Amino acid sequence: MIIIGGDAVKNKKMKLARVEADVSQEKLASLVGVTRQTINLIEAGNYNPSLKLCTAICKVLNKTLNDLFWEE
Amino acid sequence: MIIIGGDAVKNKKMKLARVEADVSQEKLASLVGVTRQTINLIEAGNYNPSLKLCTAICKVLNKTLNDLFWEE
DNA sequence: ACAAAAAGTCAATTATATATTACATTAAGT
DNA sequence: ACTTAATGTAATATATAATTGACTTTTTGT
Repeated sequence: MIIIGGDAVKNKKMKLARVEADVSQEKLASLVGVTRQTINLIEAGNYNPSLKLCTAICKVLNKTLNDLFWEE
Repeated sequence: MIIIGGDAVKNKKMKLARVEADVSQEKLASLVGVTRQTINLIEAGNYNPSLKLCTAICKVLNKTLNDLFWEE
């Protein structure tokens, strides 16, 4: 069974893209130059990352801002 | 003569969208709940706004994140 | 069942986005 | 030329994003 975004996960798009790219939170973190906790917090929601960080994450995961961070 | 983005302006897309929407920096600022200076700094570049603020600006100007904040 | 890796989370600190106040400059209207 | 609105900046203060370190829980593989 695979469940993504059961309860606490709020940025499902980003988590999905990361899992699809087969990269761990820790690896993504090091690739974009932040801490694992920061990635974790972004995926868990309750967070307001900077544009620079959002952009870096998008580029690593081959997505755009709209793909991962635009709602509606 | 009309010039947008002569030298200091780095986020030309955002400034253009704002001018096209015929809204001043001050009005945009109040609409998204920040200070005029913050809007000014974002347009001038050298700035790393939060995702929340970027999103708010986009919605006020009827644009998406990619429209205003995505490069290439 | 066990071990290892990945993920979730907390408290305390540091870095930085944003606010505040204030002043100078440029554009627009009369 | 004058007046006013809009814009460009700067210094200091405050709120919060992000770090650090540590610990617990969940997944994954053997």
